[in-house]
Amino acid sequence: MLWSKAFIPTLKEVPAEAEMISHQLMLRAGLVRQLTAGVYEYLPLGWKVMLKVMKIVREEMDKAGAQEIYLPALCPAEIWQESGRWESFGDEMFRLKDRKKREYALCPTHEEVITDLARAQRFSYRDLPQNWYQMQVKFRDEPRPRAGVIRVRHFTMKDAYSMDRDQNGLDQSYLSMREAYKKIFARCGLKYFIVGASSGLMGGSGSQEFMVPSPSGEDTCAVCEACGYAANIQIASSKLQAPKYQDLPLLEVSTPEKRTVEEVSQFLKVPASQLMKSLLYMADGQPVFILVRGDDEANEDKLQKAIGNATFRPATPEEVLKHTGANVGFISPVGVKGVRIIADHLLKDATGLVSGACKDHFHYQGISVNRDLKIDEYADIRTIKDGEPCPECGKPLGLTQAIELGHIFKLGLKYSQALNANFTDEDGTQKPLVMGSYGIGIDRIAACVIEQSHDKDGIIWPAAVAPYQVLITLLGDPSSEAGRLALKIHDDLIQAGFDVLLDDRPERPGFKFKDADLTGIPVRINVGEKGLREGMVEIRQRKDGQVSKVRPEEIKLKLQELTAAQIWPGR
RNA sequence: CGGGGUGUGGCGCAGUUGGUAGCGCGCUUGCUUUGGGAGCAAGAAGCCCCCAGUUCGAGUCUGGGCACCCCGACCA
Repeated sequence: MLWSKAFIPTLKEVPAEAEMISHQLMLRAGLVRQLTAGVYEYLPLGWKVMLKVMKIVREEMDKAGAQEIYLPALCPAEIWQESGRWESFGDEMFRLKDRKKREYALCPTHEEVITDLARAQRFSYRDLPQNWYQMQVKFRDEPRPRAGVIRVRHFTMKDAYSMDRDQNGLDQSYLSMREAYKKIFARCGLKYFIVGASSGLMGGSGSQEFMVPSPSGEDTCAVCEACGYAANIQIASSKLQAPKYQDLPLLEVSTPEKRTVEEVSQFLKVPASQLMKSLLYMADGQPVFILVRGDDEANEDKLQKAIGNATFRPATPEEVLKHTGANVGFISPVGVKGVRIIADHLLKDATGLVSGACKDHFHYQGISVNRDLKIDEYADIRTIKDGEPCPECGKPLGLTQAIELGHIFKLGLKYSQALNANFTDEDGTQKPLVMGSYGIGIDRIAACVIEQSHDKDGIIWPAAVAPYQVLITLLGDPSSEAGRLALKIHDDLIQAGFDVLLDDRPERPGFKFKDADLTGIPVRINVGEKGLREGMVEIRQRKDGQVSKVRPEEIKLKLQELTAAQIWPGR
């Protein structure tokens, strides 16, 4: 490819809207352009990177025995209604009507479509397992797109779905996907880690996420350096012990205008951990008290699990008043009848606590959980904090921000039961397929590679996902001796199977060098009069600036030498 | 959805007490230059986000909308 003919709109200045480095560099290097909030156009260089990533994903998925398919993005509402996600996906899902007023979704994921496809097939156990994948656009109406290509409303995902005969089969399918994912991320040159995760809207029995550490990551993960425990904060637990307080008789005290934990603990001169935070939630229309220690935060992902399948939300101030007789800031389950109570494990057997008196401007002191309350169940519903003891080994946990690149789920029977996707087992009975679902954000891989591999001058592509492997920078006129040589090298290298870009633009050397560094192509060959006087060209590596001078006929050899040290796209 | 910010040539920005728009980069042409974003000269390019209002006159003031960005809420 000749740069003079290419559409690579590099930018000298940083566009105002870009905050994250990967976002800035993707714009400046001419990889992408934004069309509207959360919707990006991939320009030639950016799309080449996407194709490289997809090639790696495809190779590893195929090696793992998965089969590539291609499903529609447009999908009738009915199958989403069957699974129940027409409701539960909520505003996150783009919806539209056709001319006959029939309802459709633009798919945010494809479990329903896959399950529908699988049920029509009426599999025998002999056909299982199956694993189908696709790389395709997904739509999500994100409330707030951000961070360039990281959180968007229109993105490319690799999603795979396994169908097995039983749990054991699912475990194996899941493991093989996990291994494939490790290879994919390693080949992309990414440093990543795996955490236990919440299944959220997807449902199912277990899931893990592939994470890339980044200060701008949207997920928080707890990681134990000592034993390797790693979990998304959504599910992370710890061995933290609650402090004990003296058991005292129940006492109502006046706490005028003291509503928050901070206000009450200061006013009564007790530590926040001695308070009991009483939160009222509504689960399927019924009130539920959620109790955690005053210095803890309730964790909604854990709450969802504790509450069960119900849809739940914090109660409104009006509902709080209705069910407790007091306003927010002065409530607790003490003395309230007929409301389900879920308490955090750390409150078990606790005594001497402070919480609301269900009377405005009053709190109780000396609450004893066993004496004054009837707790319906104890569960882990608190969010852990940095430095708490690891649940496995007791060493301190560290919290890290991270970007989610991949998520693998054991779905189990959720979709096959809902949509009646059965197979005939050996004994002739109909059984639901045991399913798994496995996603990778392709756009995010590209962004995360840049996030992890750049310097002040621009991107430093790992060879495996670089848009071009070699950039020839011509210093001089195309009609000069150097120009003819540069073109010959370009043609020869393409012949030899390299992906080559020749910068033949009539620009000054400095200008071209800056663009070369910005776009981050791993190897640059400088061809100019200066070198040619000694009969040499320069080969320079983007990652460390290392330069070697070689004769033109030695270029291929030198590139192969560099090749051996890196992973080049296979051919 | 709450809070904050910004909308002015392709990009980054300035625009005073209201008087009809400017700078840098980029782009075009010419000359000179040519190993880390060159110099000079001449050009082209703007419904000043939209709609109403105030005013003799609005990029600027008032009201209402919209878009985009950031923080939070939310989020396979």
